Amino acid sequence: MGHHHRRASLERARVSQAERAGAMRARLIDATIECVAELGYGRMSTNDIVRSARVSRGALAHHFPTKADLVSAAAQRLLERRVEDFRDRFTAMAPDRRTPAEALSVLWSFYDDTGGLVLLELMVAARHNRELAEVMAPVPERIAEVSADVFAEFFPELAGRPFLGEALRAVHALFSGLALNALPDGDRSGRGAEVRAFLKIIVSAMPQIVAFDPA
Amino acid sequence: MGHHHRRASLERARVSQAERAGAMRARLIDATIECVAELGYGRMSTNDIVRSARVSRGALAHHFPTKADLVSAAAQRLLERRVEDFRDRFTAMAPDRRTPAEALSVLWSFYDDTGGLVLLELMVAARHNRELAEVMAPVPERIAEVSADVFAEFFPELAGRPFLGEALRAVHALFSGLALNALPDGDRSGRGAEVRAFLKIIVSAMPQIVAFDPA
DNA sequence: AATCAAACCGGCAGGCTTGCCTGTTTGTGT
DNA sequence: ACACAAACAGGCAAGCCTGCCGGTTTGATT
Repeated sequence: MGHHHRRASLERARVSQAERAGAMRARLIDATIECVAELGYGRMSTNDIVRSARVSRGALAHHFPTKADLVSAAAQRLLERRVEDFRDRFTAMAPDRRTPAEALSVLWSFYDDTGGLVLLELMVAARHNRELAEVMAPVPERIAEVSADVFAEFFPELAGRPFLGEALRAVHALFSGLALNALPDGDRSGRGAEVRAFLKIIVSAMPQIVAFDPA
Repeated sequence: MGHHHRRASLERARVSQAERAGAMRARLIDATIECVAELGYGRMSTNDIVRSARVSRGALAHHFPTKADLVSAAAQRLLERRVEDFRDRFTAMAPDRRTPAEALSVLWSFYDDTGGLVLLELMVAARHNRELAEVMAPVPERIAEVSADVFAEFFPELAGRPFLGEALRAVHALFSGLALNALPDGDRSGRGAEVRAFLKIIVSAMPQIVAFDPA
């Protein structure tokens, strides 16, 4: 046989420590997000996470000494991923469908999906988790910011308007609330149609809003 | 001494069973709401509740066999109380301050306070608690309904408008979302002022909204 | 007065959770 | 080749939570 510290006949690729650690952290973080989505923050245990990630308990402890560390990291990661997807899905829109109404519709799809759900749970959970709170506190601001950027880029006629940012902060709040309202009944009562109706109204009132003069 | 089954010299008033049971249930429910507010739904245990209510564990088990029963009852009670307070605080407004803007401001105060917080937690918790979900599902509808009634009563010029209900459903969602956003940082960043700014915008856009024509 | 049922008490058992701890493998520097 | 540190495995202990149970008090019934 070859020398012991190097390849045997059927060896697995030699992986650097940084890679191993990174992959492990990623698996744990992804599993955490998945567990929050499926079980909810409150019912999710570290056992559920290691089971879902198919990882040992020790690995978890090694990379994330405490549960709060893990959840905070997961929240951070989710937010980043979300911001990326955000821009991607906007820029992926067919040019001829790039109306404000369509843009808002795309924006809404981010509140309707699993990630939005997880974000909701984490916002509430943050109230009793200082570490998590520090991650979640800037979220509304950040999202409004990013969407305002994208809107300004796609609809130059809105670019300069001072109240665009405020309007999109309001839209974020509105969508969060709508998602929240849909939680108990899992959107059985055709909330989608209602939201689309709201979108029309918002769009129709948008000129009024971005032109708003506080004086 | 008098007969054993009736008054001694320093007796406590004889209380009917229905009264006792009712009082006990009320204490437990109130303690539950308080605990959700202080500890959050996830961290609240039945032990916390009986401690807060200064009641024995057995009493809890007797009146609410399972934790879900108790929480559902608490949610129900909170909603009822909230609807009452709602109408009260509206009708208590000085007649000369009865503007839509002020009305919305009063409405907002219900999302800003402890009860609103608890409702938020329960909405999220309802996702994994069928019993609670059945209580929480109608909440948004109910609140929008009540506020629409009050608005129609106070501002007759809005009464007939078909989109008043929709608008107030949207307002409910918006306020819920704003309250949610304030959770992580406990409203350190002067969210109150922001909300007041939003209110002005909403009011200015309101005519546009209630007059909205989907055609 | 005697009987019954509801209200209430306090503790126990089983299960689960988290953080830690010891041991083993794998990569890295010399 | 060797020594060292990081990565990983799996189990253990202390603590808590929930639901239940037998026993006691108190109101209702006849």
